[in-house]
Amino acid sequence: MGNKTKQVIMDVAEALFATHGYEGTSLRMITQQAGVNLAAVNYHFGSKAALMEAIYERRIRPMNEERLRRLDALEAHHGDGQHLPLEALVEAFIAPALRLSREGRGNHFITLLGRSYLESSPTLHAQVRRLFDGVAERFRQAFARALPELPSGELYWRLHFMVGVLAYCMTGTEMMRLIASSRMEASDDPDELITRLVTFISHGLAAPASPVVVDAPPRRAGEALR
Amino acid sequence: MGNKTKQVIMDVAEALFATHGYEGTSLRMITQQAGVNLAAVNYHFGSKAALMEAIYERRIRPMNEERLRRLDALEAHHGDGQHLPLEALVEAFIAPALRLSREGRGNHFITLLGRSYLESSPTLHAQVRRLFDGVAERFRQAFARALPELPSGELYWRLHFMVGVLAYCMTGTEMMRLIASSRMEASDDPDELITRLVTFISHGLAAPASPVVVDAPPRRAGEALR
DNA sequence: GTCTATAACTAGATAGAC
DNA sequence: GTCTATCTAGTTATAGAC
Repeated sequence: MGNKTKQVIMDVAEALFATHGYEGTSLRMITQQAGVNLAAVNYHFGSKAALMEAIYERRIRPMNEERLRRLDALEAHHGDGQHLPLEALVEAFIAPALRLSREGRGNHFITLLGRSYLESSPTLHAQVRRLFDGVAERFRQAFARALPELPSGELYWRLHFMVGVLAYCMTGTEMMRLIASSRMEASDDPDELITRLVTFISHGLAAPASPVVVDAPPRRAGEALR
Repeated sequence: MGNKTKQVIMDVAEALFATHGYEGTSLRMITQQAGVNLAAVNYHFGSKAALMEAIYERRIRPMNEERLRRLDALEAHHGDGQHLPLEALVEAFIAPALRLSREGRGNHFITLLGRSYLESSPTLHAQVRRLFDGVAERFRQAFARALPELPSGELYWRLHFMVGVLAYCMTGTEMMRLIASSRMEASDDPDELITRLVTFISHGLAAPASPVVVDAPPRRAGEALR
């Protein structure tokens, strides 16, 4: 029954690490809530740190595999040296991530992932980064093809901005209630969020590269910005 | 010398909390690095938790005061019932935050703030939220005036997206190196980042409200999205 | 206000019976 | 594989001398 014990330990630890942080979660909390013995974590994973690693790998790898599948499909459908449709590209990048964050068990992990960006542990950081490296480069090249007129320095920053909104939306709940407290339309539909996000990000990515005039006249929504 | 001791404790604790997290930072680490006695934290602040509270208040209040000063100036310069220029409004919201994150001592605090969004402590969360409530409502109304054609439900989401990019850019360094590793143009100029961000966010905010066509033909950067 | 000393407790890890 | 018992080392907080 070793495999099942590993499973339940990872499930419980994922939720606890997300809620209380790595340092704030004790092996005693984990093993108690998982209904296993205190020594089980060290037996199955070797240490508390190795348990953390296993948790990251379990979620991130499938997410990035889906991103690459979608990108492959896009590139197969459009010519090889040709432009790619921007909105579809954005969606290929963000949809697997957002769906992970709304999945049954995955929503705890997203908080954990957001937390990991702020941790200083070099070990953890290196491991998380390694899990993203291949996907990042493939998508960077694809976006460069979708926005051929944009200087690469500008594209670089805007892709960061895209990752930023995405990361924020993935962490979800708590953070998103800060700015406009009571106006939330209770919509748990991930597809609706994806549509809104694709619109926002695509228009941000496709903005002209030149600096913006700060004192512009009022404009209507949908009107192109100069 | 009580005031100076409080000061140095807060400075050191801010950096340590940001780097190692609240639970990951011990009073021993703080007092050792601050060159004060172990008992000093409990004497001056009452507890570890109260020290944390004091650290938040010290940074957030001035930042939001500056946001409101800028908004007041904008509203004074433009008519009361009239539209506000979108880019200037975005800048009024993000510039004080980004400048705080690049200030001498402030850059540690930003990581700490980002971390707090992921913490589950209801006490801390309530306190942080209270510090933002007034600013949030004032800006929400201002953005509604700047984008009068945008349905309020759509505006709500896009303001969240804005906060998301901002929060991400404030946490800075670590997170931003994930997607495009070696292409970073080493630019520590906050004004340049602000300009780029204002462009990205303004175009995202001003996008048409209708859903996006996913399979669109390629476009040039700067061309309006349909 | 600042210090030392210590109380009261919890942490991760492991040895060894079953 | 799973258990109990325990080790070592860390934590917050406080009492009381100066």
